[in-house]
Amino acid sequence: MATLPTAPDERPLRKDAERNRQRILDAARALFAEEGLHATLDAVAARAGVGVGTVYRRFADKEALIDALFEERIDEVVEIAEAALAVEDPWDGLRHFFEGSLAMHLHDRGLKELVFSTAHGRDRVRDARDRIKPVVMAVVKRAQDAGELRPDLDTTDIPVLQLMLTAVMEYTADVEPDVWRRCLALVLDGMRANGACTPLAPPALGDEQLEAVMAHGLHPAPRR
Amino acid sequence: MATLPTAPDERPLRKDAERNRQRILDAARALFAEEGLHATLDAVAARAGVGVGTVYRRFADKEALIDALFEERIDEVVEIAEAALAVEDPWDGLRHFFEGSLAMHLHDRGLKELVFSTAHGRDRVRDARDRIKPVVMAVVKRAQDAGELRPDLDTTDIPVLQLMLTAVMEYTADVEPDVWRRCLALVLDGMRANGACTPLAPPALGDEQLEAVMAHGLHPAPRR
DNA sequence: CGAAACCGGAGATCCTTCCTCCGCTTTGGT
DNA sequence: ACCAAAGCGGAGGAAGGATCTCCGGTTTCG
Repeated sequence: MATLPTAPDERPLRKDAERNRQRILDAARALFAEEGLHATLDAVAARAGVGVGTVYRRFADKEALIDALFEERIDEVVEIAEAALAVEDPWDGLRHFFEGSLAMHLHDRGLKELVFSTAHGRDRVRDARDRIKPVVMAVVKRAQDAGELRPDLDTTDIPVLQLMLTAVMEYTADVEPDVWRRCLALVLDGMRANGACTPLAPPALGDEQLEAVMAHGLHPAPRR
Repeated sequence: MATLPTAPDERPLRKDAERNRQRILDAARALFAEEGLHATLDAVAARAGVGVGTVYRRFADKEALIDALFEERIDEVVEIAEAALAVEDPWDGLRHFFEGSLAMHLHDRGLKELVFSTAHGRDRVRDARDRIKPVVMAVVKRAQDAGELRPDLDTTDIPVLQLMLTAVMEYTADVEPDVWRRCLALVLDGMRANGACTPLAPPALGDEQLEAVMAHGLHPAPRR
């Protein structure tokens, strides 16, 4: 209960303790990626070849473990967005952004749950979203200015479309992990500016609305 | 323990019993539609203004209640597909099919869970799927023959696309229940046969694979 | 070598959800 | 009007999970 990883570093851990800490982190990373954030810490402990007690001695609770892990992961998402801006062709940049971030979600179920909910680590995730947003806006605007992306698409549509595609992945990953690419190709064709665009019916989500959608821990319980 | 609704009709229920049975059915219909199939029978009972015992006396278990309810609903889905075939313009027919079935899912969360899983009422659902399949195939083929729908789209893609769009609904329904229409419009544009179609990368799902995907069970995330 | 740090994992605690049980009430045939 | 059969409510048992604690025994390292 004393040695929280919150404090910078109070004192080096004993050798065995440090080794176990690392094992736990590795096991958790793998498990959360494979099964999502709802994997139990007991399972993490088992995979790490360690007792549950050891996990709880090192991390105050599940939240803390998740937090420690996803600091790294979340940065990667931001990097993908930035890389997309660096691609010369505006449309290719947009495509790369979708492909890149979706491929990440494919390999990491937990990441999806983190990004599309405020249930866990609200602050860290919110920060990351705030960092990504301007970059994505730039990617979108660039593609629209180049006349490649239909102009009636809003920035707030992007996360919604991604959410949509991760859903396909979630269902199909175990059966045929690549079908989401079919859907992506189709969606991208729909995003392309070509003569015959059906007008996008209701107005796009506002920023706060998007926030609310993402915050959706899903399955609200109490009415009244 | 004697009067199971399994037997066709052994003897009319007492007046109060029949009244309660109806109340239970109504409450369950509403609750499952609003919250999905995971609503508890205790909640159904509460909503019906009845004790849990009464529910269990009338329906062997949750499964039986769901079964009794969705016999009606599932037929509606089939009807929508058939109505789509009746529309003169092939493309409009396809569009109507998407709009109609998706709108249904919007108003009934439980229905989505029933259709996209084999967890509940496997037989009845499977039957319905078998009835819908040829109709959908016809709708698709007609639109392709008319040169309106891109030819590299497979029948098995349709449920996947629907699944994808229901996911959007699931997340956005509480915030802005109509944004899914934006996504649908975009997806439909992507399905349209126009000059610049990006080839659909991996081959479409086979029938058994689709079956496996639908069987997935899956309640996306744990709440909390 | 011995004290402080650490370990394992059984199991206490706390949820939920499904369903049963039984004492009391209502119905409807005579 | 009566009363047996049918029905009713809802407390609470059973089962399943997840989170986290506790403590006797082991390891590390000065």
